[in-house]
Amino acid sequence: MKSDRDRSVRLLWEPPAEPTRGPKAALSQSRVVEAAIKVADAEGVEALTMRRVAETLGFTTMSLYRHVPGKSELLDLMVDAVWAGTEHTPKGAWRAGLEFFARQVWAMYRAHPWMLQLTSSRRMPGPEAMTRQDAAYAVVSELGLASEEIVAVVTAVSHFVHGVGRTMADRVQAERETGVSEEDWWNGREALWEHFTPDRLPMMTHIWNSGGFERMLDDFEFGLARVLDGLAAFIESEDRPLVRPETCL
Amino acid sequence: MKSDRDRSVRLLWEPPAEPTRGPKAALSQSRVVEAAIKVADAEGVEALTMRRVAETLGFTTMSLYRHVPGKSELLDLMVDAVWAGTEHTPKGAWRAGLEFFARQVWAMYRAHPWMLQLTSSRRMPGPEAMTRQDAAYAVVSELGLASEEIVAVVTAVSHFVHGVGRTMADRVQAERETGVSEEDWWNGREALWEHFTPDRLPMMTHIWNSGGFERMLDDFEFGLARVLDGLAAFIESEDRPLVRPETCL
DNA sequence: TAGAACCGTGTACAACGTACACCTGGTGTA
DNA sequence: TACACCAGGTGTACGTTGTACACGGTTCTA
Repeated sequence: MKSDRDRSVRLLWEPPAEPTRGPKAALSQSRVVEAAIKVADAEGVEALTMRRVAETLGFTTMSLYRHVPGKSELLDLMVDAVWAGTEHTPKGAWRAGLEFFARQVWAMYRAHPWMLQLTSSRRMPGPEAMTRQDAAYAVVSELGLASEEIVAVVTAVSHFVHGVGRTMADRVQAERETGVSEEDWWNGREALWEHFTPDRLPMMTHIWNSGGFERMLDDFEFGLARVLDGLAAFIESEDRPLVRPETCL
Repeated sequence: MKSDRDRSVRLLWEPPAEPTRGPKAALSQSRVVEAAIKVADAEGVEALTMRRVAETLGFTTMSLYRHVPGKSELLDLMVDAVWAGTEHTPKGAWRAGLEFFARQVWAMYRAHPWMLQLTSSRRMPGPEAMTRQDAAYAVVSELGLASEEIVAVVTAVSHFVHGVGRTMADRVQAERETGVSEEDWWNGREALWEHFTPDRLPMMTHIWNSGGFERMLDDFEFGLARVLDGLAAFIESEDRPLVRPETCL
């Protein structure tokens, strides 16, 4: 599971030419990556083993290593392949743009919840991911913000989507593993609810009794609107610290 | 690694009495949990193996299973033990209260980054975590919001802190694993930077050149202020959908 | 046509959680 | 006091993981 990260860079940013010698390859890197994505989609990242990927392709485990240096690099490639399936944020109004970006990322996480489990701060970013990131920066670049503020604004949105996404991904994973829906599972935890008494947890029992856990608002929609409102207040405020070394664009 | 969740409930909410028969136990559940937390703090959750915990305690691996049913339950106990070390949100103004809550959770995540890797939607909540959650709900309960809105407001803050936290936790983990700081590591990725050209990534190179990635704002402080601003706009708005079946308190 | 380059296979190893059988030491009951 | 029983701690063993390594077959180049 060790990984030479510069090898990942070459893998992602400088796809190698096809070899001229040797037998025709029955397998290819893209087929391996696609198969791995399918496995992760259907069975979760914890079921994503080299053996399992090879099995779905009808090859032996070790044959994968002819096309992918190791599992870590395979994960890098999967992540960038999924990013490739998202749309770039179009130029335009900052708020519409950030909302577009957030919804693209959200849709991506919903389609491939395992993406959220593959975010390490050292995972090598690929070109597809980076161009999307660049477009997101671009949409807030004409507001007279300092460049570190541009970064902070986009990052705030990302952190929020990331947070909601993880909760969603955890639920999806748990539902697949147990075969029981979130609601059914928690409803079955009578041994737990016995301890939810008004003296110990007054607010939770009150919210429960008034149905607040049944009529839940959409976490993503509610939160996104609040985050964008908060950013609007920041962007439109006049007393924003004006000590900005340079404005961007 | 399988787990009987009702057993976890009993473990967390109904700590068993000490047995009267048999030899005096040299080990205890709390010692196992404490040792496990120390291992996770120092070496990360990926180094948290039953063998490693036993080793630090000077016992054999299997001795742990006399005090803890399995690894999954040990994780449940670790999580609740860490929550026990945080302060309850005091009653008072909603904004100060939510900020207090966010900072408590943030401090907890900073001290124990592995907590963020143990959040599954089916992980059994313990009494310590739940009373903190209850106090957070309480602080927004006197604003005339519907109970599902109370949940949504607290959840929005949680998602944000969770998102920032994961990024931080990933960085801490990577720094421990590689022994190289985030900054040094990325600075060493020259093979990657070669591909960051203005034609491919115009905004990123511009932000880079104007120092926007060096003078980064504090993600937590910046984002928290925006989220609270956004929630304030929601709470104080007059045209908030008034079709609220019941208000809370 | 010889040889190099490349593809796919099979075997093997260390680390993981933990089931199971075992011995040992202490307590409650007869 | 005798003894049955129960709980604590140990040692062994199994299945699963990623992947190193050696091998044999295939196809293009010199």
